[in-house]
Amino acid sequence: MRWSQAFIPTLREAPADAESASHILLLRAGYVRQLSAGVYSYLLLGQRSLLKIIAIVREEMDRIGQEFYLPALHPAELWQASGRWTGMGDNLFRLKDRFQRDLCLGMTHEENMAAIAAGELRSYKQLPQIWYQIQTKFRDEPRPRGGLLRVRQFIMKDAYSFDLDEAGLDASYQKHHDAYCRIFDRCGLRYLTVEAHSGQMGGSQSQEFMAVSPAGEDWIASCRGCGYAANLEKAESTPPPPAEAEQDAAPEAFATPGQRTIDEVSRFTGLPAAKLIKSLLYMAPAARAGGEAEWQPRLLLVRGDDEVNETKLLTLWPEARPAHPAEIEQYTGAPAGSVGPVKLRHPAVKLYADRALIGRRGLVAGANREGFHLRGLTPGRDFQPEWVEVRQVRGGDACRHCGQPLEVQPAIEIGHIFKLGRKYSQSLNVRVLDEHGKEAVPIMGSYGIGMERILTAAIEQNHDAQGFWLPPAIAPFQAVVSIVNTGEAAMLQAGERIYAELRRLGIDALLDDRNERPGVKFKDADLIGIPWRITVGKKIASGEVELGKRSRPGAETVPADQAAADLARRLHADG
RNA sequence: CGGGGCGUAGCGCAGCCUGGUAGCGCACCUGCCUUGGGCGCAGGUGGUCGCCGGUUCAAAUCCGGCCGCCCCGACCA
Repeated sequence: MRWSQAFIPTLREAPADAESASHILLLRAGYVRQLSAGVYSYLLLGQRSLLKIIAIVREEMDRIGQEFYLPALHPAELWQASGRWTGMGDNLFRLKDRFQRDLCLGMTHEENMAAIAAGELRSYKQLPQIWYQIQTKFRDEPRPRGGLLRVRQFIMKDAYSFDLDEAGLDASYQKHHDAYCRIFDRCGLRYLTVEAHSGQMGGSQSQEFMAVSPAGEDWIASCRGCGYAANLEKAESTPPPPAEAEQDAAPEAFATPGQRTIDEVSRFTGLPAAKLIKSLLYMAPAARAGGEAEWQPRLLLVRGDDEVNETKLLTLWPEARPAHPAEIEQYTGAPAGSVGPVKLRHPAVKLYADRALIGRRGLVAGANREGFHLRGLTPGRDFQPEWVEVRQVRGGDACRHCGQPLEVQPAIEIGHIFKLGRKYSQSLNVRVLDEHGKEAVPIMGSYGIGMERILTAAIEQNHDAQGFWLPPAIAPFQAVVSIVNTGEAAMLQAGERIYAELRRLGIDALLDDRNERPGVKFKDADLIGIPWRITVGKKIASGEVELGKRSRPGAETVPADQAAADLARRLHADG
């Protein structure tokens, strides 16, 4: 394509409302324009890049499954069948048709796919099935952000597997895992596969594909020693032991007037936060014989310098909430800040403690009396908690599997694979006859990749002050041919020749034939994400041009008539 | 939804406190000039000052309401 004919609206300055590198650069490079919060138009470059990403995803998915195309517009009944019409809450875009019938825009397609399966699958002989689509998804995000990172409309590859039994599901899951690795490898991303929290989707196993980036919204813990990696929502570790040996001592109350937070008590007592116990009262629903839920007070103890991970907590105690101030007084006898595990006012309070407190001695906690704390506390001797795992893993914690220190870093979720179970096949009535002629409910898996997130992550991982460079496989053009001065016949002709040769070799090239000053062309070329550049300048007098890789400074001089073939070889060799 | 910020030309911003002529840089158009890192000179085009209402002789500016966008948090397969 000729730049003089192309619509590539580059911006010299960053738009005021863009913050992250990818957001700024997508706008500056003319890839996208924003229509409203979390809704973007993809222009020439953005669309070309996404089409290349989609092509890779399609190729790899076709190796393991079959492509469908399902509606984005769904009747409410479909979502009511699975319970997600109400369960999904405000994240689901809802609308009404002219007859006031309820509809929604699909955010995923488990129901839709299961409905097709329910209507058509009859026999175990038809299994396994892997069905996928590449479709626009809609989510009414409470806060869209970061350019294309979290949006309300985006393109997703979503796949669904149907198997007769767990072993079949394991195989389908593994196929997706392998396909995803091939996809992200081909897209040139630096990523990790991590154990993930299954969330409301339920299911037995799930993994996320995470592109490491400071712009990421998720945090992952990973171990260089053994390869263990997990989302912080699920990660486990062994915290470093306390610095000094701890002594047994008898519990003893002491006054701590006005000292409420861990920080305050730590400063007041001169003890490190690790010697304190943080005591948090939660209310959690416990099933009762009558079916009615009973709200139970539960005191959760964690190390003073630890944080509770909300996701872990809610996995342990679904629907639990922090107790209100009145409840805290009622059950413990003290306001928040003086609460502890010993001498609780109300016998109904159940005690739980994070495993990081196992084996600790001589600790300090609230005395359940306003303005007083207890020292000399030893878990297991002075109180008997049930041990749980709720603390947030921190960088430097020891790996559970090999003891090496864990690294904690932010990452962008680019893919997620799930063993779903039978929730959707059950509720949408998917039934097949097994080999014994008995009715069986197939077991499902669900697997997603966010197309825009691949582009976003690639930019976040490959940029500098001047712009960015995409891996050639997903760049809108693999190379740009910059003609320094189109007014010079020799340069113009050489540029045209190289451009034609590149096209003949099957290389997507952009010919910068604009009547602009060299500085403008170079700045633009550096900005817009094209990985290779051939510069046709004054060296053409001796039959030479320059070949430069955007990710590296500098360029080398090559014979003009070799330049295209040279580039083709390099693209083939190392991208 | 809570906290913070912003809304003035296509983009980036000043002007608002202290009411009275809407301004700067870039971009864009014309001409000349220039061609290895966003040239130079000259002349131009372009703005319902987010919207509605109020105060006032007079509102970008003061007051009230609303809308939109961004950031932090909450939320989030």
